[in-house]
Amino acid sequence: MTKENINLPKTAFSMKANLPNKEPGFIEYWNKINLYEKLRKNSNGKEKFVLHDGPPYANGNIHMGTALNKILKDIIIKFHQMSGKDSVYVPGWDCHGLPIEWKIEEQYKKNKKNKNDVPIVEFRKECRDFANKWIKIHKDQFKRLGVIGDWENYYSTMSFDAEAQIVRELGKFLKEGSLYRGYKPVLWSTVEKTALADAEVEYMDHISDTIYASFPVKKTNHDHLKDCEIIIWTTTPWTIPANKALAFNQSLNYIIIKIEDPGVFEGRKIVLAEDLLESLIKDCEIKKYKKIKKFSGENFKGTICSHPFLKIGYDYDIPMLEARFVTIEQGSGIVHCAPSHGPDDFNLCINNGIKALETVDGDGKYTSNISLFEGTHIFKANQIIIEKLKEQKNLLASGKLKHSYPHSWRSKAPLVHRATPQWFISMESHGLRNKALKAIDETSFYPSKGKERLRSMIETRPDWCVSRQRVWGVPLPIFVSKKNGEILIDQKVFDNIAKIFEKEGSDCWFSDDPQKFLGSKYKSSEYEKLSDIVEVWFDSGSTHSFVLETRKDLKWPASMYLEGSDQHRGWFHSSLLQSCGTRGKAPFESILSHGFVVDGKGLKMSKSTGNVISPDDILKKYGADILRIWVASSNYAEDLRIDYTILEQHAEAYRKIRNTFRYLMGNLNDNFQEIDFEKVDTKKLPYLEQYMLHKVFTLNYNFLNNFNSYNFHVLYKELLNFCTVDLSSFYFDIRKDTLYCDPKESQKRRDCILVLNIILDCLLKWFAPILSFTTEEIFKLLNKENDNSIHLKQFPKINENWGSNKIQQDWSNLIEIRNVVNSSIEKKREDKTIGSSLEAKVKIELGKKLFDLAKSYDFSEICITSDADIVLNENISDEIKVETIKAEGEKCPICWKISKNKCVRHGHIK
RNA sequence: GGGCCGGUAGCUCAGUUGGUUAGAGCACACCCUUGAUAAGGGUGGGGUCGAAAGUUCGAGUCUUUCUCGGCCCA
Repeated sequence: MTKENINLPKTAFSMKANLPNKEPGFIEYWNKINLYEKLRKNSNGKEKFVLHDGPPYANGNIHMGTALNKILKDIIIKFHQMSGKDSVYVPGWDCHGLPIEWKIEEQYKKNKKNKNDVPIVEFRKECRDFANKWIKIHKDQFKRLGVIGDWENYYSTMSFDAEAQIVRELGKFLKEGSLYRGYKPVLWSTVEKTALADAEVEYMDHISDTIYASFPVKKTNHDHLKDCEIIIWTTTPWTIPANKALAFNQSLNYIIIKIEDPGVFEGRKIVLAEDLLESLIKDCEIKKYKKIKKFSGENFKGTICSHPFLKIGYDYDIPMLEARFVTIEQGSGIVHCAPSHGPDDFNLCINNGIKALETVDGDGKYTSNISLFEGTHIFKANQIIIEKLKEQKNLLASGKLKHSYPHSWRSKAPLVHRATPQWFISMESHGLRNKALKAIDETSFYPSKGKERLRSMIETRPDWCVSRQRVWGVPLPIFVSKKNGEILIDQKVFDNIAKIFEKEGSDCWFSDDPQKFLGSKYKSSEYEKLSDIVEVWFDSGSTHSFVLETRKDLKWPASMYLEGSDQHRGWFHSSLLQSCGTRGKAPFESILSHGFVVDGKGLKMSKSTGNVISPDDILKKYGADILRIWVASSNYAEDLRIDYTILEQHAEAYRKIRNTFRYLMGNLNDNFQEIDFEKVDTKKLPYLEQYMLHKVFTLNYNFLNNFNSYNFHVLYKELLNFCTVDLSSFYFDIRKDTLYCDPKESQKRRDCILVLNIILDCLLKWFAPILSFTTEEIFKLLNKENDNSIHLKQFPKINENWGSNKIQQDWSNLIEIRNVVNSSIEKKREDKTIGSSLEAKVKIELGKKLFDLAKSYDFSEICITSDADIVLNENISDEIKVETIKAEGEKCPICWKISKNKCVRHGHIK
């Protein structure tokens, strides 16, 4: 008889999610209803929130880091949208640069094609096609994650308008005078024949030749140094011919020793740092020696040495210079300086009036500035130099050293420092560093530690080298006068170049007559056109100018830039400098940075370790909503761990959330009614319902706080706990009786239904930014109208008067009593006296205070027992005493409550 | 090698300015339920707070060293 007489939950919302199969259908739906356009139309005129997309490089499938980044962006965008803003998202791609060039070159190698035979324009076209191909792939991969954005009108750094604007931006630096030609050692790859960006350098172990060489003292103010030889140690013997100076540290102590071992150094006096004596005599196998004199480094001042190759033409003075970078970590405490081959060396020399020369060409061969060795490749020079030093009797020792050394990320070839003409943006000439530091102060950082990280980088960074000797990029729009070497600075020329690029792209720079760019005012025969391109960080650092400033749907500065923490040195950094240089302000109001995705043990993912999980794996096995839960529940301020046990846990939590929705929908029989929160008279509701609305109130309060501080993992946890603790095991469990067994039209049941409607409404909206697919599935089940979406809704506005300290305090006490009752019931269950809690009758003894509170509530309802007596016990205070006995009588076939008399509600039913 | 950040139950995370036996959810174990049922409920076990030393009446919280991991730099 029974089941027809009770109101059991019924819903079309399936328990099984089947996300991998269902989710693509919602993407189609969003596409069909033009969700993005609708969002824009609906929020027209509202305050804008612009999260400016940091462009991923258009190359290769997305990985977990990219997925994390895009999902986090999407979550934040949806939060702002639902909190009443016009939250705009325009995705973009970074397209120029070496990695794509390399891909094309690799293809050439495969097809036995020679890059030099291919016209630059054709090569660049292949690069462009390659980037376009990956943009398409990325776009689908990002959409699959549930990311809503203006996918049709994305931006790219290789679009004609972008290339044109990048030229205009460079023109601003040129005109200001902060973009200058310098001559500095840069990390150079002799294989790729180019300078490398910091990001293109990999440090790997490398075995270097080491030498201890001697530089005879030629002139000195310190008598003891006469007839001595200064010992230097280096891991790059090939730089010896480029030596111009020696560096010492005046705060170190040095020592002169006389070697007494037989051999070429017998009887010679050498100078080294005292602290390095032991390691040096060991390295150089010096067995017998005599200490002659100790002295402070200051005594080196004014000392001039000769080159070890003095007798074979290297007849010039080598001054000893004071430098703090000299340490006693390794070597001899005196450093050999080749200004063309090291930044420290370069700076020290330039400050002492010693210029760097071009000593090595782009291929890695000595130039004519290096006598004896011209044409020799530096990587083959070490042995030759060592032999020559031996010949000249100035080699004290040689050996090998394994150490961390810079390599090209592409060719894996070791790099060298090489002085070349490069183009720089000065950090100081026009106050760029200070402008940037000020802009950092005016920016909000999430987490806050990002501020210091960016600041310390800006404080110490050298001038920005923006030139690259490559072809796939925006040309540096520079003409240099053949007559006097001056840079042509004319706004009209910059405008003209930009105009041409805007119309036909920048390829023509490499193919067309230079006169086209110069216009009629200048003669192309009198100017040299630069063939360098701009480094890609300048491209992406300029996105704010050709995206934020030019698009009407966006705003400048952006509300937020959001990227991985590595971008403190990347995009955050270059965007800040670019914008401060051209506009004096940061292009962002806030920066959110997230950690890196690591495996379950906290180790970085790598192919060789075999711990890589791809977003695609997760999408196939679990679906995007599980991945989105992983993002929302992780603390992005640190590194984010992921493996299958972690995902399994989140999938489990998802099921809990899904079932919470299912229970709500089932009891509403899918007839969701939108409640006007303003009109709810909470005072007329049962105290339990008042408590639940109070819970909704506090949850909403915390929700907004956590959202405003972008604390999603705390926010998500509170939502999940609400589902499990407050709803499933408490409110739902208690109200099952009312929902199932009370008449449909009874006031109590209707009050409960009202609250279920409110909770469903709130939960759906709160979860929408995270569970974008599942909430849409539910929304569509509940709202039959076409073309609508949960993502078009706003967060609920909760009445202030739903919150109450008294309700909180009362229920905290009532629940405490409930917990003690549960423990008591459990004991009887263990000894098999009872099974279900409805088989129990409880007697609750309370002190005066708790008794006064509890006496007016039906504890058989709160504790889901058949009977409950509340008894006053004057002898106890806060203690709660509970006795459980087996309930006696008949079990009502409707509500299953046991009583000796007829069931008070269903007594008439037999 | 240097700088910065981090290490709290199996997992994801809380732990205010140092102050009682360090918390939550999930997972796990056992039990109940079979009217949310490839669901639901109850109870319970589990942490020398990365390690060591120090400051303090008192340290997960402060200091130092070490260790492991991550990012950046060289």
